[in-house]
Amino acid sequence: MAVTLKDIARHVGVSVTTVSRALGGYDDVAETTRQKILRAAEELGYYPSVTARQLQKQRTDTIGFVIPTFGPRFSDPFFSELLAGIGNEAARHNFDLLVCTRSPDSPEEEEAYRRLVDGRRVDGMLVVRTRVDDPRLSFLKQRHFPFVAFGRSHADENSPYLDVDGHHGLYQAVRHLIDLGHRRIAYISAPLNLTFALHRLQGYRDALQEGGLKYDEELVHVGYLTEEDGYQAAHRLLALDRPPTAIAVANDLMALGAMRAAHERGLTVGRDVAITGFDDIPLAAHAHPPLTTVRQPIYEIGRRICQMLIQIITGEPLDNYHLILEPTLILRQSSGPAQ
Amino acid sequence: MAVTLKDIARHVGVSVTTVSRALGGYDDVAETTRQKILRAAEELGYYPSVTARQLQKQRTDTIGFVIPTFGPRFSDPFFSELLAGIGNEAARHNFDLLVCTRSPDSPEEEEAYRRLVDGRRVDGMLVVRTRVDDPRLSFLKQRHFPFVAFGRSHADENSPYLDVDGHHGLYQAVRHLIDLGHRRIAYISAPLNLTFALHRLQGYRDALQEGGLKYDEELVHVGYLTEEDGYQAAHRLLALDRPPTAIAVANDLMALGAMRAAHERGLTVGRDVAITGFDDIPLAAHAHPPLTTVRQPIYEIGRRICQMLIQIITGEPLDNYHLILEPTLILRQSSGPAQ
DNA sequence: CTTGACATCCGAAACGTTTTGGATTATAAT
DNA sequence: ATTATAATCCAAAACGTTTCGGATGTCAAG
Repeated sequence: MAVTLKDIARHVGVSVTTVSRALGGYDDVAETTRQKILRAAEELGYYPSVTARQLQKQRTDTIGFVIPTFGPRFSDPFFSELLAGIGNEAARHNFDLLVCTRSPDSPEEEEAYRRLVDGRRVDGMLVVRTRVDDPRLSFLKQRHFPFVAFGRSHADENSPYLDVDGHHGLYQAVRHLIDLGHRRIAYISAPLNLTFALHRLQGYRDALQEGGLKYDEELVHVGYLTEEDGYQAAHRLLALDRPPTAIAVANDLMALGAMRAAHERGLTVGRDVAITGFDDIPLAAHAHPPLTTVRQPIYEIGRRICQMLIQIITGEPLDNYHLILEPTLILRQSSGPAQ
Repeated sequence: MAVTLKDIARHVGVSVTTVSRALGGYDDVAETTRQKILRAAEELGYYPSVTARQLQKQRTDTIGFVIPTFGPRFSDPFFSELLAGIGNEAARHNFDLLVCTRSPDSPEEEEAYRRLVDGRRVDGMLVVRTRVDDPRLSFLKQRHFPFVAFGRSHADENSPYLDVDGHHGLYQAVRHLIDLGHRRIAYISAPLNLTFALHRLQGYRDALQEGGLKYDEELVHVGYLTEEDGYQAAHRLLALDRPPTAIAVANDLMALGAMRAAHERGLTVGRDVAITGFDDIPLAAHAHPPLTTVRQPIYEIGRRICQMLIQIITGEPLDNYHLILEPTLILRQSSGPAQ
């Protein structure tokens, strides 16, 4: 069906080896035959079989990425931006990207890893939303398979990661709320099996403590990072006998949900209640009112972890196996002084 | 490095053929040797090389998907949901998904298609956001390569697509606005090289005409489907001498931007100005106020086009090569009666 | 005229599978 | 005892590349 080296060889009257070497730019083929070969390749419309090459070279020039999706209706602007960063960086290095969508900690997720890694479908894996004691990381480490994680894990001092200092991020946000005079500050957390959730929660607690406020379990709720969960949690928080005057939230999507809940209760966000997010997805700047949030450079993160992985795969030395980025607090109108 | 059939063969003392057939479940291998082989495979940790299989079987069980991204900071909830639909359906059929991110109509996009198709990296392609006279479709048709498009194109009566009736969608939305008493209805369109933009625009025009309103160029602006563009367009529309009392928008993200512009001008959306979107991304229901929009089942669309493509690849008969889904108008609070 | 160097080419093996078309042996039927 | 049949097995080719280690021919230097 498709045109192969053999076809060109037959057409020109030369061996397959010579065709391969002519096309490969080796200098042990005469200029005139090279020309003939190039012309024939052009005429016949030759394009090398990537699969055959992969088999021969024993590498795929492909990186694998399993996106953790919660539920069927999955729509997270965070991931589309991360994916763009990863994809563009991969393309820059002529790497392809193999993507799967699986719900976290499911048998399907494990199966996907087996297939990509053990089936040698990819040269390296990108792991995101690391969990404490993450089975994906143990799997990869056990097989000595190249990977880079976005997010730290339990005992991972010998595996490469890039992470954002969520502790400091949330510390800044809560500190900011305290400076605004808030004394009753709630927190909507991410599920605590995610490592970043622990860091951010601790940042919240440390800021409270330093501000002389005491940690109150009643003021901490957990949501699965969706707008809907943020909405529900905020409703419950604002229905308390002594409701909080400020709510820090573990990500922007839930913060948008929290804002909606506040609106629904007739509160003006930024005046009656302060709300902060985390991520700075594009929508955050465009919320109503614009959302005060902790910015992490999502696109850049995608680019960087992809770059790190490719360096590991190609054997280039990595200047740093552990990167912690500092997030920055972005002040907007959703957080105002306490009444 | 990795364990191969040959390793098992050597270990058990049998030929590679027999190992392959034992593992493949053929019945021409004795039960006792099969057991020995299975045990050895287990012990040695055998997993077949996907690449070698692909080369031999001349298919990849992979489908390709090039996501059109505008600019580096790309973050579209639409695509993450579509991707989930595609990815899950692919997984259900044991297909992998190869994803690229390229800006539309760029040389890089063309290169990606050459690589995936001519390099036989994938068995079929999914094309989204079809354009009038789409070079991607001509490319695929010329090569007789399996593909399914989300969205119609110019002369594509012989190529499979799934589309949503954008004409009727926008017709419903504008009709709804007219019924609410609006007489000056603006429209924020998508770029007109996208086929769906044409359909929706025509739906807008036809609804106007049927309602006895005349089409006014001044009231139609074009945006690149981002929140920011919707924001800008709405600002310009609302700054007109005779501003519209209602704005229909070609997608939800721009509609959210339009809502923000209206708020900024001190208008209450749903009372002072009516706004409708298109898509019904999850965020639409959670906007403030909730967005009246035309719902297209994004996840389901991803699932369906993926399913169609796999049927084409595997040679199963397709009941219908052209599917038009009817979108439904979802009434929420962003659209109220004219003052 | 021989030798060595260089330019140009190619056969064969390898990558890890699957598949084709027998070969060999044991078993049952005549 | 012979023959047909079934049960097991396997060598080799194929998929489309790349690469190793020569082979061949030409030409200039000795």
